[in-house]
Amino acid sequence: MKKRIANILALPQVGEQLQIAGWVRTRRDASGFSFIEVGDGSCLANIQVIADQTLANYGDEVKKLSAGCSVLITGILQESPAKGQAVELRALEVQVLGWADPESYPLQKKHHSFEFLRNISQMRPRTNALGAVARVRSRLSYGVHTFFQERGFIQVHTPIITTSDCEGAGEMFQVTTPSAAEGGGEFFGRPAGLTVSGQLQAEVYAQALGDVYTFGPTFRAENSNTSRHLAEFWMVEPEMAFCDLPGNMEVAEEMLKYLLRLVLAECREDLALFDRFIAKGLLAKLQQVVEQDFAHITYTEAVEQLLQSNQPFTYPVQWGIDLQSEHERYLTETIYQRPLIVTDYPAAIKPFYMRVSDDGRTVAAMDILVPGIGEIIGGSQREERYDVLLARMLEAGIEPSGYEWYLDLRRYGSVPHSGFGLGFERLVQFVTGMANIREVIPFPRTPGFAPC
RNA sequence: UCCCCGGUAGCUCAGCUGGUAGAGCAGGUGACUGUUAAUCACCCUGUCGGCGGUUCGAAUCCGUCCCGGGGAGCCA
Repeated sequence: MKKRIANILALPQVGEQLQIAGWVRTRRDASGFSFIEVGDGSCLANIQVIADQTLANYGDEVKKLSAGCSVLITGILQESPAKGQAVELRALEVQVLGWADPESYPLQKKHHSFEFLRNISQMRPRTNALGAVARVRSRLSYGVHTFFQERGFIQVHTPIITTSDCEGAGEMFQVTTPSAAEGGGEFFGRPAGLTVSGQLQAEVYAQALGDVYTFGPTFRAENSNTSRHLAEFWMVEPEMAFCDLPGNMEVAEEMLKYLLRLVLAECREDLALFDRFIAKGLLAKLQQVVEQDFAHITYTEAVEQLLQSNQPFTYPVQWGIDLQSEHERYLTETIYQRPLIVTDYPAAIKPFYMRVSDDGRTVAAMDILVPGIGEIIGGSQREERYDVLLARMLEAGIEPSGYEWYLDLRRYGSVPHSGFGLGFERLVQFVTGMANIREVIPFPRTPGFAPC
């Protein structure tokens, strides 16, 4: 019976005959037999196969196996007499499915830089670290769905192509066809682009179904070259009707803790790899985040604390400025040393859809900052009052005619509602400790880089 | 996009103030071995990122472009 290595190692049954299919990591020869380490991606660990000279193809094939070859092996699971593994597979048959020329196969049994691996994105998931990232990412993605589904949220597939810009979310990629552009027209009859956020459309469904979420790809045509930005990334955006800012923050904190608890319980082996080689102390840090309450301060308090700190910031602090990276880092990494929720930002620096507070100068916004990453979540209570929303749009120089559909939500049965956006890759970065965001998405797209 | 740093063998890097290149690993061959980043011996490997300039002579100095890294801006 063909089995995944993860399943074999989770519940080893010595004496069982079984079949594995995977890729050779390395081969070591002893007298009369060879050790073949095979991995199949189901887990970090490989299984050690003992292939001896009684195999029909031992001399012709087995002794020529090298890293990257694909094999189908039938054998009997036995206790391993040596240290390093509890069980091993004594091969009865080794079938080579695909060879990998050792002269040109790019992966070696040694450390490779992530920069190098990025240039062979077709091979890099075969490495320990990138394979582990893929498994953790998958588990987190599934966890996002279970978190919301368990709470009765409805998933909404918001459009990838849109004609509405979500203000403050950055530049849009344009979408048209060569023939439409040639004729001076637009395929959709008006300028269209790839979505920068599903929020506005999610609001539509929230005001029909209550609690909804969207989780999909998002695109930003910014010329950003940093370890925290991608031109194509995935975003989790819940939108909740009859929900105010405190309720919004509660869901956000609960969601982050749920997801961390999930991977701490189910991705232990992979996280241990990151803890050991990528970010020392990672497991302790994640555990701490799960156990502590997030710190809460208002923007105004944050400004006061930054002013009192007497730190020589490059950007001087003053009420009304947007908090810079150095400020956010100082708050979450030095003062609080844990996740921090900053609320009630000045209205002037936030988008039109955020709800204006009674003081008239702040909005019901919240950002969650985490050590090492900075902003991981941004959200707000949305402006539900038609007049206020319209005034804010005009103030921001937005032509309301393109947003009649959005204004309709405030004309007909408008309700208080809130939501937030979580940068999924930043979550994966936080959980894995990977320094560069390009390593936590299978095929990163950045300015000048999209090889396949 | 801005600032700083870098680009040398398949990979990771060394190469001082200019004198036309090295190490480890990988790969090949052989030996040895219940091995596990195996060990030992021998062998192979280069448009020194591209273009232009200075110089008798450039991996090394200058200019420029491309690419990467760190930081910043924009944001998630």
